[in-house]
Amino acid sequence: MNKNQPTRPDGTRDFSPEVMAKRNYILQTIRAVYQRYGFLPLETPAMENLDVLTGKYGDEGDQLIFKILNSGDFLKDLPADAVTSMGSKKMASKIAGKALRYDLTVPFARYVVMNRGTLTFPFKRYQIQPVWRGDRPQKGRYREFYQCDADVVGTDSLLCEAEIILMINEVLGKLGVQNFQVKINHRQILNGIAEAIGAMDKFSDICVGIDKLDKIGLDKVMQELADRGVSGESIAQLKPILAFEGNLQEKLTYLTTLFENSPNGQKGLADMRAITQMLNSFAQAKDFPTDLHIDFDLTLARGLSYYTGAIFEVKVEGVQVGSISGGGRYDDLTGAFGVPDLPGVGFSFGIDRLYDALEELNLFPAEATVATQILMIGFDEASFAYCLPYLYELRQAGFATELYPTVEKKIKKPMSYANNRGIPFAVLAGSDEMQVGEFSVKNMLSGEQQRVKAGELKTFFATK
RNA sequence: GACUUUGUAGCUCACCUGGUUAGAGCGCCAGUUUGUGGCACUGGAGGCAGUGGGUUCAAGUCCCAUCAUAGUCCCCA
Repeated sequence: MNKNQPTRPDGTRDFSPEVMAKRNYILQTIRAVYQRYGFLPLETPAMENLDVLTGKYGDEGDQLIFKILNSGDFLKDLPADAVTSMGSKKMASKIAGKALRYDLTVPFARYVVMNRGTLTFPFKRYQIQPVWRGDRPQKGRYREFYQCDADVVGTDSLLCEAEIILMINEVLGKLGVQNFQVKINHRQILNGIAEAIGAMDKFSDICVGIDKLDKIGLDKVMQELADRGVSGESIAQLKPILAFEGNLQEKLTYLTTLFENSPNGQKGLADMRAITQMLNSFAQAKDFPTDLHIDFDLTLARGLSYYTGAIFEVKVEGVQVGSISGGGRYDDLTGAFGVPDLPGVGFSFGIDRLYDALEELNLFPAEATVATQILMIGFDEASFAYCLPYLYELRQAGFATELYPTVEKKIKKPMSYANNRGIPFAVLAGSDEMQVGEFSVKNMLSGEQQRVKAGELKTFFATK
């Protein structure tokens, strides 16, 4: 093995042309839907000032932020004994003033705060960019990965929630995904449950616990909750709630009685009803899908984080990948930057997982991968030059066309090139063709070859 | 932060309990075909076995360290 073989950092990937074609297909689909719902594109820099990011993701999150060493002599303002006197955390802030973004939400919040004077609210933006996290890579988890966020800030209208459900359906519909579930729940319903079982003080523990339900099973969740100090009585009451089966209506009815004394829970139920009512009105439209794949899931919790209202997660059935999309409503996007009371709601597609799901379901269309359509080949210097004007014209006519860039003694070389690249047509020119102003056009798939007048190349390919 | 897996040709991998010049398939190059790819056949190039130590008469094979790798836990997308 070559001792100097270069490598990539752990947890990063190269995207080959074949993979990029498929990724772009996904991205274009998502982008088109976002835009049709009135979301505007936004990009923010890969790096942010470190203090913008720290403290927003908890202690664990802070450790996973990639910090960028100051340029120049980054040690010059540090005391000689800095390593022992300051500790790594304080020292990091002295020698690294910038860091790679950890998600798209915090940079977005920063952007909103900086531009709050000029933005028109409600502000709807989408943002598709990579983010970086310094944790151990695992299956489907990378240190550099893309997020595709769409958020609305500056309104608490539940229309946003309803539209998110529609957007998810449209994206997956266009991508050809048939079997999926848009799981939806509400933080205040979870709140109400905690209240109803008399464990309000353990609310966040309960959320973290039941979030793992589908992963580790009911018994282990119960065990974990006990370990986290939830009383046995509360756990006993929680069990039938999590196990409750029924459709959306039945669940709402069940919870209504459960939440008799829980204002939080009642607010959550009211939101859920409003969202479903709006979707029912949408359904009056012609050609509206008969099924929005909604699954009101009381066990959906989405970890801790900043969600305060409705929460979403999307699962594709029949594939190994976890959830491919998630999101929710938050009361206060920008509070950490000194601008309180700016509510919003957003969601995000995990395109790496979406990619895996489409691959597994074999849903990528063949067109997503084609590249060059025509390869021109000149046998000698004169015919090479003879090709050039037609190369230009074929491209102008919209055909992805290349001329093999060198004159080869053996024609085998450019022919293999066409073959390996999967280029369907070879256009050959030598002295014979030049003399009569023609080209030999070879169909690389069938092997057929025919003469075509030079001036008729464009129309010839237009029918192919 | 903890643990585990793997590291041999450009790629995917063999080499059984340590024993001569480390193999295969694919790919690459050349030829059979001096203006025609795929298919077939023939030939060829390409390796100090991740790196550094140790044990041994002898190490790709055993031991230690180190680096890389991808997976599990935590957490998250």
